[in-house]
Amino acid sequence: MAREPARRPGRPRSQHARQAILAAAMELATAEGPASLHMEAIAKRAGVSKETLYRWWRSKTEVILDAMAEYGQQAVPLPDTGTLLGDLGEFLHATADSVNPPTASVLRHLAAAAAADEGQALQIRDRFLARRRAALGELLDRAVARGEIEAGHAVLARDLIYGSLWYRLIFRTGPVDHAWARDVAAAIAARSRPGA
Amino acid sequence: MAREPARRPGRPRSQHARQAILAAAMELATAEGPASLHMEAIAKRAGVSKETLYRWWRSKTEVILDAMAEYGQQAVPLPDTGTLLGDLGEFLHATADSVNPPTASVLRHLAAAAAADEGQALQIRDRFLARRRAALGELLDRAVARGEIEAGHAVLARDLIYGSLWYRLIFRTGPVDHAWARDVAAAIAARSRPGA
Amino acid sequence: MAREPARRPGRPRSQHARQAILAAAMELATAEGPASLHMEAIAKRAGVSKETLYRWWRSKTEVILDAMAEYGQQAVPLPDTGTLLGDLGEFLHATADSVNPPTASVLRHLAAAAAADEGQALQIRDRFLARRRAALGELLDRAVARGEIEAGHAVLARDLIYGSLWYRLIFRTGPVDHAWARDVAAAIAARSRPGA
Amino acid sequence: MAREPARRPGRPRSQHARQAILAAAMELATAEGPASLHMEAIAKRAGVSKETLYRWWRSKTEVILDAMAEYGQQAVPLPDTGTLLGDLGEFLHATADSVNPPTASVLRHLAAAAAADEGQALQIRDRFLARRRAALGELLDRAVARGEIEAGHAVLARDLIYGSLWYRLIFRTGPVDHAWARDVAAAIAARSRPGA
DNA sequence: CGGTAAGCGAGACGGTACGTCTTGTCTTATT
DNA sequence: AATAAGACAAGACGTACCGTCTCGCTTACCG
Repeated sequence: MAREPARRPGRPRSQHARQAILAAAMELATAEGPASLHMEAIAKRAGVSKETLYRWWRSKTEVILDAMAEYGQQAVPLPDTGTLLGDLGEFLHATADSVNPPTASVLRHLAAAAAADEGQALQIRDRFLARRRAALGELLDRAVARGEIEAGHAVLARDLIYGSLWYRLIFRTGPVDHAWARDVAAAIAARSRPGA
Repeated sequence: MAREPARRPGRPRSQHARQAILAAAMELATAEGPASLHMEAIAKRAGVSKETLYRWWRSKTEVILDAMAEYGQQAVPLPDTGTLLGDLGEFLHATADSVNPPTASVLRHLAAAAAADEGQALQIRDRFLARRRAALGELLDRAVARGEIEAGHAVLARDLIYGSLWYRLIFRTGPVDHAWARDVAAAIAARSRPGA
Repeated sequence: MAREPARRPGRPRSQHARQAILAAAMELATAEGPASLHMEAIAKRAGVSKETLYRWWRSKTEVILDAMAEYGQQAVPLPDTGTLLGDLGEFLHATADSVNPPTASVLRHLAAAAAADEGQALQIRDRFLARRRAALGELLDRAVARGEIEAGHAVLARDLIYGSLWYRLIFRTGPVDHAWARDVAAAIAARSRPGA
Repeated sequence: MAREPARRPGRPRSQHARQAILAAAMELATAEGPASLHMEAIAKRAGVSKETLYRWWRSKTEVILDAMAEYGQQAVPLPDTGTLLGDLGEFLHATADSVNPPTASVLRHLAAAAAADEGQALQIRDRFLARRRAALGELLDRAVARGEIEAGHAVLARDLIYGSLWYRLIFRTGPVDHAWARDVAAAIAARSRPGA
């Protein structure tokens, strides 16, 4: 028996406005200066009133998070090659691919918001990072199950891997490319006991 | 014959103002909200005019960098235990100690600035991160020299180690404490060939 | 032959909503700040949707005018003492009584609306002021008929009398009380030729 | 010994900005709709930041009052014809002349502000009306001194005279023209005892 | 007694002014 | 020349009210 969504009274929320806002946010986040991403600019570009914007999102971080959930759906696939090195290699390869310049721009916005405000940090951690950490966790858990690495190492590995990614993104200490993916995979998987 | 530094004409720069500004910046960076750190607030708390502030520093990031150079001189010592695991363990132990709450607050300011603006990212990387990366590099180079790890791994290790530190700081995915220091040291040194 | 009002199809207008709106408008007009009287506030207090409000009244001035017609029916009686001084004295005495603080608040709302917008000024003049001007005109016309004053003076007298009332109301140059009523009556009637 | 105005430290207030603001306010008050006179519009037209506007004036009423003090200096002269009728006639004649359409527009702004807010009413009364009331009071006092009218009547007369002016302005019950001036002068002076 | 049509509540929407805030520059007199 | 004091232009902030709109529900009548 289908449970209809219990239509609330009043004018329904405009999906058109919602889409326009998320699209505008992505465009602005991607665009030139990071200072060009204001609530006011989002509203203007989306052809929407500030009232509507603030009604549904309290901060630009929330808008970006929703926009990433909507548009950044480049689901990194979960490889299953049978070895941690193989799995990690493929996973990070795809991850590096997904960090193209526009996306990198958006990610830096998120990092800036997280660094500046604990509340937003938690939002970003739980609504954005969590999914990716979970995917990576899956690979590592399999390796643990196979006896390739220890459980404790698996937990830390996520911070090491994603940490190096964000570190390079934020401080420009190096590119997040295929070389990065290969080397990180090797470094993490090196602990494995191939013969075990 | 000593050549005095060619005393420039006019009123000399006030060292008192400089000190007051750096101190005010540290206090504000440490204090409550991250929003309380403005150029205006720094000037007010230092009892200095904004003019003076802008004359010598172009952004609050520069002020913070100078302030860290002045006050954050808790030089992490370079241990020499003979093994990478030992060296890393001590080094990261001391590093974790230096990331106390007030310092963490300042570091997050820097991360926010770096994420928001490429120019400031480069400044921070070259004026602040570089020194710490160099210290860590020293340890790793010694390990390379001893044949404990390969040179390529040593380069990446810095991003893995500091990446995990900043990642936890920014996104609050976990504490930067002694457990972190021990685990990271173990993870990085694990690749070493003890018997080699 | 009574012509019934040709009952229109559809749901008839809610008299309950109408009453609630007018009552809410009076309460708000009377209440604390003059800024508390918005269409939105009226709708909220009346438990009515803005749609309903705007369907029947185009502006808050129209609402107030209707509310005054409904509630402000403290009809100032038309005295007939035989002399202009006597008539005016009684009339203005009653008028002053009717200008109690809550009413004064409503009147100031009307004045503000009239001053700010010509269209509303005309509405207020024709729907609100006209009745009172007519009542006063009646007294004066009688005096003209008795030869106490000239016709030209009678016309101007209405502006002088009501002008002084509104002037005091708006600019707080003095109270609208019994002393005002007595003095104005005396000043206007002074021109009369008692013996004529 | 001249006491110099004790130059305050810091950048002196920009007289250019002040003039531009007052001029912009007059132009906007005069212009089309009364809704076009906002703080934001004044700032924009004056080429001034809102900050500057709010630094020196808390409300648009204060701006208008200053603008009228600056530009509306059409000093109505104090005639001295020897009789109240003569004096009043000339004074009100000049007064009616000064109430040209642009000025009328500004006056209605003041009336709307006064009616809507007691604080502003008092400001307007004391900073704007007072001067004109004083001028009129002078004429009437002379008439009292000559025995033409009684002192009590003189006080009320100001409310009657200016009241009828504002009443006509606000509610559009009639023009403020030479006929008005003549009739009001006659009505007020009629009480006088010419032979006394 | 079921269809038709307007009224109504709820509340989202685009628009726009509000008054505040921070930025980075400037203009003074003083040191 | 550097300073303090502080005014200035610029423009984003988040809030509030405006008047309009789009729903689903209600309340009458009329056939």
